[in-house]
Amino acid sequence: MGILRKTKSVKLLVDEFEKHSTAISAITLIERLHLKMNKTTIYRVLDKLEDDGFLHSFLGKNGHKWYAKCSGCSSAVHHDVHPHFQCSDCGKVDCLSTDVLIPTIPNRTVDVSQILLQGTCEECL
Amino acid sequence: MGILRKTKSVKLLVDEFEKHSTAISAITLIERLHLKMNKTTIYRVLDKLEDDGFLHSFLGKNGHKWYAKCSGCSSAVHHDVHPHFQCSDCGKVDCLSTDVLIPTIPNRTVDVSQILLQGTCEECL
DNA sequence: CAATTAATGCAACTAAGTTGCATTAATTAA
DNA sequence: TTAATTAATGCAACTTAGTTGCATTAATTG
Repeated sequence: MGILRKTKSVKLLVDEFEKHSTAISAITLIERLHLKMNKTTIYRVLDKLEDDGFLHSFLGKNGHKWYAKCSGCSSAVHHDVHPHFQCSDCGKVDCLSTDVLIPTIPNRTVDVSQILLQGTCEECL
Repeated sequence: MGILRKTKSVKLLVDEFEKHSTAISAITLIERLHLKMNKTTIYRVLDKLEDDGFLHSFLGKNGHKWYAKCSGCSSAVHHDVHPHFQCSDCGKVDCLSTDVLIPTIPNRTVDVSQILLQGTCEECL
């Protein structure tokens, strides 16, 4: 079940993703918004925004949760099978539109792929 | 700094990786060996075995740490840029020898790539 | 505007992984 | 073989991302 009511918390979180184009970690959102809303609420709203297809989530280099705006996703289908790039220097994460070809693996079906590339971003080079 | 002394703990952990060919999570190793050694020791020995190039580590679907035997790695160079496959059904993880071509990303350098494919393994199909 | 119930805040919890420190045991040199 | 050295271990306490239960608040609906 996704979001049913347009609350202050929902608006605050949606705003964060509207004004930044990069991905944002749950931890960063807690740092930014902890005076305005509880961390439990942050986790719960993020979860619902993902259900709604507004955000997609993935794990960064430490296994921590990151979220980014979806483009072309719905609650039915998540087209979030794109790689993410995390800068080892500044920690920033971007969604990459570049396609990575997943080879077919013998005797196995592949449903999801998590691809995290790490290196140095444009600004840190 | 890697391993200097061949202790009972080192032998127990090396044995686990010698007798299984799949990857093993730190959590699983703690479950299996907690009567024989402390979890702190398990984490520390795994860390050293990785330094030595005997194991490589990566994150599974929940962001938990997994380890697998390296083939052709040394403490100097880790040739562990291969994808891993985790079965969504039984949770088992395998190293894939299949190469995944990482495209060059404009204005960025890529040093490391974490690729985790999820689906159903041969036995669970 | 009142009733309904989704959403929130709070405190307490869970669990993976880490740290500090006293103790133990593998190694080395005598 | 033994004593000295110090790497490795065990233990307890800690850190921190994320979760849960429950009482309270506030968005929506009629």
